[in-house]
Amino acid sequence: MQTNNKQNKHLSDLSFNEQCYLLLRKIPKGRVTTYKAIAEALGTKAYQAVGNAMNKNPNPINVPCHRVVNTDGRLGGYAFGLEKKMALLTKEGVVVAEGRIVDFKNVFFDFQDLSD
DNA sequence: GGAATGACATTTA
DNA sequence: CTAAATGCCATTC
Repeated sequence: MQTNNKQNKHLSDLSFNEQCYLLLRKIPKGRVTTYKAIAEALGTKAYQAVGNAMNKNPNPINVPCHRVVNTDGRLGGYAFGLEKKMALLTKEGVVVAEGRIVDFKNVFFDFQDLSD
């Protein structure tokens, strides 16, 4: 690859992390998804890679990265601070207790729901 | 081109 | 149920 070319943005060829952001934007308020769901939605198993993309968090304002949690229903982590993430989710209407989401399945947003 | 990292997931003890 | 170990994939140094 070129030594230094970070600005190489091919609109027709979105990077893995770019696609993750697109999916996050589809997530409605009060709903949460998992890293696994995103990875699977992209046709891969890069669960950790998805979280990695969030950690870079190039645009936390356009992407609700706080709506992404672990499959266990736990918050996982947050670049701005786990406390902030929990606060945001709570404000969105998601109930969080003991560090995990209550009725996780109820607030879980499945991307497959969009295909229909 | 290769090693190291990470906001994960799954299995086994 | 909790803890540890292993696997997996993409990005970054």
